[in-house]
Amino acid sequence: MTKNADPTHPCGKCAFYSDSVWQPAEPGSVSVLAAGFSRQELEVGQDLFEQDAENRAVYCVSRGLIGLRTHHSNGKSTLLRLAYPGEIVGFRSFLGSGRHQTEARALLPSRICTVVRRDANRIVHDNPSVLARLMDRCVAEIDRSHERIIATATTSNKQRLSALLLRLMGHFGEQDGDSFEMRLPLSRSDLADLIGVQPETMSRLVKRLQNDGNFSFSGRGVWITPGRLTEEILARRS
Amino acid sequence: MTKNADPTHPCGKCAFYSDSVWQPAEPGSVSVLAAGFSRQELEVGQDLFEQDAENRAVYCVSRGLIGLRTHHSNGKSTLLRLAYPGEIVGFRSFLGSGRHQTEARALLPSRICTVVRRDANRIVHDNPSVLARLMDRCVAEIDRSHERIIATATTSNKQRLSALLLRLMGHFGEQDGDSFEMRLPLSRSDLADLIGVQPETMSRLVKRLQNDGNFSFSGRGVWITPGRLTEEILARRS
DNA sequence: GCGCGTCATTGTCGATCGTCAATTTCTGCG
DNA sequence: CGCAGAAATTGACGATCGACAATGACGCGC
Repeated sequence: MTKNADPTHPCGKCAFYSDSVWQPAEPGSVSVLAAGFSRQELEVGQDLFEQDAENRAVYCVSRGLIGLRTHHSNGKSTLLRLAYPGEIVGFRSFLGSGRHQTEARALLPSRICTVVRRDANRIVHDNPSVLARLMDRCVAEIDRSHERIIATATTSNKQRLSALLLRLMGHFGEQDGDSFEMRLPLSRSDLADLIGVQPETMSRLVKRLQNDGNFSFSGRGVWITPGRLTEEILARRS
Repeated sequence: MTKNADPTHPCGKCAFYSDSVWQPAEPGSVSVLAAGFSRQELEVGQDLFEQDAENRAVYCVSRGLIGLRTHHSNGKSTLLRLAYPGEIVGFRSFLGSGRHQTEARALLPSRICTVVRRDANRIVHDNPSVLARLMDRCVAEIDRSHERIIATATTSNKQRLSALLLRLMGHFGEQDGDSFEMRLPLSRSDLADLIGVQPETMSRLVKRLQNDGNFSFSGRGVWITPGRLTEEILARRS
């Protein structure tokens, strides 16, 4: 086991985790946590996999934040999804036969629990419950996309940005007395992608949100909230 | 076998179909097409299942058009997805454990191939390839949602409406000399839902599209295209 | 410390959208 | 045939957005 690792759990919150799958490896083994599981640490900006690459494994975000981005043929790109701790990445191309349709890159220092494709196939074969969990995740992704489609059509950009910031704050914000603060791991363009607007519009949205008084942004990437929305954030902490 | 049914195929284009699954039933049996398969016909407006109902089966659209609609708590509703012939409906709540999150209603007279839940479980258990196909479908739904999210953010409403109409025309349009025509099975509100705008905006979009000369709408629900986009439509015919 | 490139902001403009409301058209039914 | 209700259209308005361009701030390497 790796030093300081939780002996009862290979990679923190992990949708792949199953009692029947995971047994503690013998002491001394470092990267292989259990049969089929390995762990890796990613620096900010490091790729987990590239777009169009063949699927080699299924990944679970143990710590940090992974951004899924698709590059279009015209040279532009869109940040499609954020994978928070506990979420699975790469299941789309694992379940469907194929290549990654997105690039996965660490937006924060991240710990990833990896199950290479062959092991994943074996695990899934031996443990139907793991497959069920994978499919649940797949279904959840559909639900999430549908919610996003509905939200795009029915709520204002300001509301959607507000919701996104609160979600991020729930995961990565640090409480400081009555308020929260965090380093925003996303550029303005990234934020713009996630709610479906142009970067310039995002700048203006940020300003308007700040004028409303619920958020305050200082410099690039760093921002603070006065206590108004504290309860909202705490409610998002699980 | 049912009279006039294609003996080589239980329900026309059907993603559930598999050589190893389907054997012709004995002559005389009407609704049961093969082990686990049955068929039903839906009139326009008839429900395949209701929102919040428990999943009882997986369905495949053999003919016609099914609309998936979610009702929100505020009394409004949104048409989320159109299921064209060959597509599977109900897989979300079948794979995930749960209830339907949408209502499924026939928008055209439709033929549905039904596999009740227990049979579907057995079929999936005996035929991993069928499960694989189901998961493929699930993954495809994710892809489609992602495309829609990207399209909403990057293309104009006019473009998206145009694309939607061409898709419908490819499925249901009837060629008339150099042009196509069809009875539009969707109300203006439905169209508005599908591209994420308000009904009033849809009215204006329709008018603008008509002024551009590629489409012409007559009365409610009926519309015709002059030959300009004929090739586009033919390309969509598979 | 300087320069360069990227990112962010700001300004301006026209186009489009959402909303409210009024009007017209359509459809089903008696 | 006429009526009533729903759907569709149209008008008007303010708010917002996307596009383009210019400016400003920041980070990074030399």
